[in-house]
Amino acid sequence: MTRGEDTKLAILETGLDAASQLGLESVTIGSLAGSIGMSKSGLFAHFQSKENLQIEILKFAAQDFNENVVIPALRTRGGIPRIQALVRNWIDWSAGLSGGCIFVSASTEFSDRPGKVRDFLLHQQQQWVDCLRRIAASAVEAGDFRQDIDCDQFAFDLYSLLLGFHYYQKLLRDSETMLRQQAALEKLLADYR
Amino acid sequence: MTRGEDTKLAILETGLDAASQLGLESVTIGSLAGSIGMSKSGLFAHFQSKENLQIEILKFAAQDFNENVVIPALRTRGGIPRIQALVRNWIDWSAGLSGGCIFVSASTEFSDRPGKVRDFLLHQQQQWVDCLRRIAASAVEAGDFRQDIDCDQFAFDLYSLLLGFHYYQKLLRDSETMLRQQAALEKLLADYR
DNA sequence: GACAAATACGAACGTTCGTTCTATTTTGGT
DNA sequence: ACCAAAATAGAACGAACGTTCGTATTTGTC
Repeated sequence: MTRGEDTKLAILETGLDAASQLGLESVTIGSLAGSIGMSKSGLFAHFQSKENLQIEILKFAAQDFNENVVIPALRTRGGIPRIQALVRNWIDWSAGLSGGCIFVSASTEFSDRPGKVRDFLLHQQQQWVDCLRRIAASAVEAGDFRQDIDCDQFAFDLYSLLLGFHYYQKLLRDSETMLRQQAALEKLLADYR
Repeated sequence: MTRGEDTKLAILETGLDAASQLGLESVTIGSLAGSIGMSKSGLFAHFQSKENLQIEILKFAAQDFNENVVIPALRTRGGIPRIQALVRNWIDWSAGLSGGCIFVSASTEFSDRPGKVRDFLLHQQQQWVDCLRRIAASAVEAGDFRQDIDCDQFAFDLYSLLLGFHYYQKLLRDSETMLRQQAALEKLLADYR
């Protein structure tokens, strides 16, 4: 890896964490350069606009998300164990960012701002919901879920639960959030069994 | 009502709707003044800082929320009908804002920014979760829910559902979101019955 | 209708933002 | 060791931000 790629990676890592806390728009090129220890123009040269920086942060996050959340879950046997693995991975991955899952924060921030950032977020989140849908279908195939369930409804139910977890964790900082989520997940799985 | 109070109300109404879409920080004093049809300094004089403007927008929203969501629900008989009224009111109220429920958007934006805005949001959201908890307790009293339920867990479950609705509506703009929410609510109520 | 108070305006301030430009340093291949 | 290329720095820009200030306009009261 060249030196340029090395610094770029450091920028994306630091930028991702900052964006999860304060939002993509609040991650200033100057402040990000400062916390990396380089100049504004030096950082700027790696991207050609702030919009590009935001998109590259999200692409970096999406790749990391797929590698550490989705793919490991798909290696778990289909059915309830895979769902549990996916949820566990999602929570662990979110805990790795100071501000929780970047896609939740960024989507809230950009859903009403037309542009390439929103386009990417929309596409990534549609993929994620589709992932939840397919994971429900695989649970039907595995015999863990009933045959007559609505997989889209399951995706909604499960993502709602994760959003609740994200919200409780981020704003309310409720210490019992993890238990709440576990209890809700077990009820959810029981409903579809 | 004096003329000053009249313009202030118009500012808060317009500002609230804009903030629900773009976030509280992105509602610029200049842009807000422009869409009201007055000068920057004229608008600024009503508040003494941007932080005050943000807080007053949230207080205005909180009052409107209580009047149109919470209080009407409390006038419905305790139990499942009250819960259904609360959910219906919440959705209707959110639909009245271009960007959906301001408290969800603003909380995501400010949960990691210490200051009076976050303090107010935290307090308002704790009250809201408490409202959900008490509404579950009243359902127990009314005999609609089992005696051994965990009211805090119900608050988490129900708010998660609303957050899922908010998210699906805002980013994914899924046309079937309403049906998903209704199905999830019915399952939730059945679980606690 | 006069007059004090409330309300709004316009211009300007200092700061910060993203971005551009030129110069300098550092890197890796020969 | 040399040299083109890659990477970084520093200074500066125009625009937009929140905020201040002095002035003009509008309001309600006597």
